[in-house]
Amino acid sequence: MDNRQIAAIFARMADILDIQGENPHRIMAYRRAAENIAALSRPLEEIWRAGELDSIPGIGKTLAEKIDELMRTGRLEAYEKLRAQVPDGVVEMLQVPDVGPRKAALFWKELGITSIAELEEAARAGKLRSLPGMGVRSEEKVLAGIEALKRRSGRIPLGTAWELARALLEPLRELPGVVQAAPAGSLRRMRETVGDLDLLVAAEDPEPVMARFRSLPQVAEVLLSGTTKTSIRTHDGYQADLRVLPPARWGTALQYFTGSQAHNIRLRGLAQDRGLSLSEYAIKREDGTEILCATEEEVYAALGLPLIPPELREDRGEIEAALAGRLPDLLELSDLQGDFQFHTTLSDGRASLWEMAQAAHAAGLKYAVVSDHSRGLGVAHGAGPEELRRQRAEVEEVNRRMGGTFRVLTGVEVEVRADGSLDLPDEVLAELDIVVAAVHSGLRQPREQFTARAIAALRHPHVDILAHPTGRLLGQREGADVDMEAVLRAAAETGKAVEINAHPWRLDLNDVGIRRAIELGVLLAISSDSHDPEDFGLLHFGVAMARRGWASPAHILNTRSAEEVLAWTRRS
DNA sequence: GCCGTTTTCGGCCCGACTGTTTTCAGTCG
Repeated sequence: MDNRQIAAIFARMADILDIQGENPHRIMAYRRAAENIAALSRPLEEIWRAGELDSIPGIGKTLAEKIDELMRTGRLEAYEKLRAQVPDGVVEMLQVPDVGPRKAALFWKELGITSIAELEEAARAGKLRSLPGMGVRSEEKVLAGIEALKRRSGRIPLGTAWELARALLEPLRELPGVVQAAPAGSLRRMRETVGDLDLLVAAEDPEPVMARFRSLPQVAEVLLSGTTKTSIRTHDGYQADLRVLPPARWGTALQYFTGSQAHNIRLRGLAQDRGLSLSEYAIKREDGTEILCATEEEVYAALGLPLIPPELREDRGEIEAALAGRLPDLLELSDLQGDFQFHTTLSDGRASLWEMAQAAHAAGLKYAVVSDHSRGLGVAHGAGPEELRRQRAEVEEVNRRMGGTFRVLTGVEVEVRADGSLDLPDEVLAELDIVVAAVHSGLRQPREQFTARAIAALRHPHVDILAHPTGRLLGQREGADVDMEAVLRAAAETGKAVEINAHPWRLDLNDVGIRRAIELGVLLAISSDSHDPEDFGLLHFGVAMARRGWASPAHILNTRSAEEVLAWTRRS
């Protein structure tokens, strides 16, 4: 049983208990446990074997016993009992927007509805409106929610959300009276996917801002609109929430709406300990007087904390670290001196080596590794030994023309075959500065086989970096089923680096993997994987993932100079 | 169900918006 499965069981138990109207704090305890387990960087099974379950926040005696039962037997009696009491379809109704535990229970108990399909049928037949607390409007909202659920393609990949937020905020920023405008929520925390957009504007008069927001061309539907909050759905089916607050309250507002919810709950607890109450509007003293915070620094300072960077705000130990004065010295984009992957027209890139080198230099880098695909990746017109030799000559020429201001390092993104071997001869690989090994095919191989392939690549003497270790494409393709713990241990043992692919469709290794890699002493290499001169601008997404994984400059290969990197490749 | 030098019991974050209500429950974040 892996962490995700066990987290899913506890989350499901919370949903069932919620529908049953259980004690909300007991429900919260299950939810919190599920979230903390999902966020663990170590396998839960390892923690269980070591008898250290009580070290996980939110896991007490009872839940530890339940984990023990799951690990030993693969089953959980309490879970099976709960599932027998509430049909799965009733729990699934919670996915419908505006249907919560109370209404799901109402529909089930009063009308015997046990699936979303039955719910839709009942709503169309006008059977919901006569239920207590319901009406025609509520019935319409249920139908609209079901429609939205059908359209919903899941969470928004970070890169898409980033661009959409920029497009929605730009026109608001230009309005008179708007002092600040910024994304908040999981987008500001740079989670790999974003549920919906949280946008924040500081202005004394909210109404003109709300009006402009409602009239933006991207808006398909206004879901709700009040004096402080407006929610819309875009034509692409994404939801965006805009909040407008006075500039003097910007700090509390930005802090609050950045979240995460778990982080904020902890912060409110700290406020209570100090006799304070924290909300998006202000910090309130017990006598009712307000402390206004125009910056987030002031909010954290009032609670006796240094500013915690948004990427860390997940209640994954950052509050304890902040209290102890041990927040990590997080990596910054400006720490990067180089990039470990870009492509040219030799394979599937869209620009020449010269154009790419200039773009990388313009992006502030001092060096970059040209890493065209090897021949094995047919779709990308991969390069063979002869093409790579010719490219080496071209690299020398480009480096000469750059006049010492920038250096291209020779390299390749060599294909790892299904059996774990590489599709270029050793003598070709030996001539290159950097060898990046990548798996692009056979992602559906069984876990053991895929893991063995990745480890074989890491053990190859000429390989320096393992690229995008799961091969996932966010929102399009699941990554391979891989024993990441084993792969990271192999990287640690061989002294090889693992890639953080910065492309917003990949973000692979992800934040949890990065944090574990750092714990195991694995070096990480951030790659833009640029196929176009503009793509070097994507590196900040990779930096964001590294920050979410608590990375400092020392953990990241890119912070070293080209000479230091070359010295590292000559490691024994 | 978790958690704790102010507690091993009694707390557990806070507010907006909507719809069905006449003072509030439900949902969401």
